[in-house]
Amino acid sequence: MGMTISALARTAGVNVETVRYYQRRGLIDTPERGEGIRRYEAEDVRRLGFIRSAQGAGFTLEQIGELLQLDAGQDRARARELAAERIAALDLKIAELQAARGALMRLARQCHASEEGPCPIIAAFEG
Amino acid sequence: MGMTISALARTAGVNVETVRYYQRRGLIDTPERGEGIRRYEAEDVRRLGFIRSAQGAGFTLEQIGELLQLDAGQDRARARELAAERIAALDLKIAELQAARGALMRLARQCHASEEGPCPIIAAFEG
DNA sequence: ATAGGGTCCGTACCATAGTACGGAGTCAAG
DNA sequence: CTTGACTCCGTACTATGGTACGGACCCTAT
Repeated sequence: MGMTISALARTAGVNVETVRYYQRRGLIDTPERGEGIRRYEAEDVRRLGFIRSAQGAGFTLEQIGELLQLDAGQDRARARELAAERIAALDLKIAELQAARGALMRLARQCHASEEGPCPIIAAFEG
Repeated sequence: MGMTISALARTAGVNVETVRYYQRRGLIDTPERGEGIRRYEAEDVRRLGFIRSAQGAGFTLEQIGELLQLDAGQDRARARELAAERIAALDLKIAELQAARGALMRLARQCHASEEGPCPIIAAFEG
């Protein structure tokens, strides 16, 4: 007869409050009460898993909501569009982080090399 | 006799309110009023530039505040420590984003390949 | 039948990084 | 000497993604 909300949360690895929050945001639905209490199925665990994975790919909850709509509507063109947008954004972000990483590495090396004068890590950002 | 706050903001490319916010957070100081109004120097522009750059490297404003303290205190060991931490965090994040990117690319290709059945982009996350 | 634990739900609160607002003061030009 | 633009400052609000709280209800075991 399905899981309680806390079993669902435990299984999916999220907080009970997070489940409720997603319900409020319309990302997962709120089943009818069966004998006083709402019961959840494996499908709900999958949904929570989907949300986690999509978040990992950098989608916001709002975009995830859209993806879930598309799932129902079978709008594959739009799904591809969202994926392409996300890939472009990821490319930008990755390049940015790699640049930052390179800069920090260089600076840390310089900082190690000489123990006097202004710290190059700090000085470097003052441009 | 120095810039007004709006000249400072314009020069540094931030919002006036952001300058005030940084003052409240103690990241930049609040000069005494000279004839009624506070005036800012090139040094303040550099500081704002520092904050922007450090944010670009993923430091939070709190960490940036610490870096600015270190700047005064010349604590290079701690600066290196912060840099090392940040590099490790960047590595994690970069790997994560690259994984997400790879996954999305594969899925978009699959989604293009067949126009029927469930959209693989959405199906894929349901694991 | 009553104690405990879990559920339900609304509302409030958290962090982060700002942005906006409103009233009072100030400054420079006309 | 007034108008208009800008400054100062405190406070409130925004977005994002949750987390926490408190009272009412419900379920199960003793």
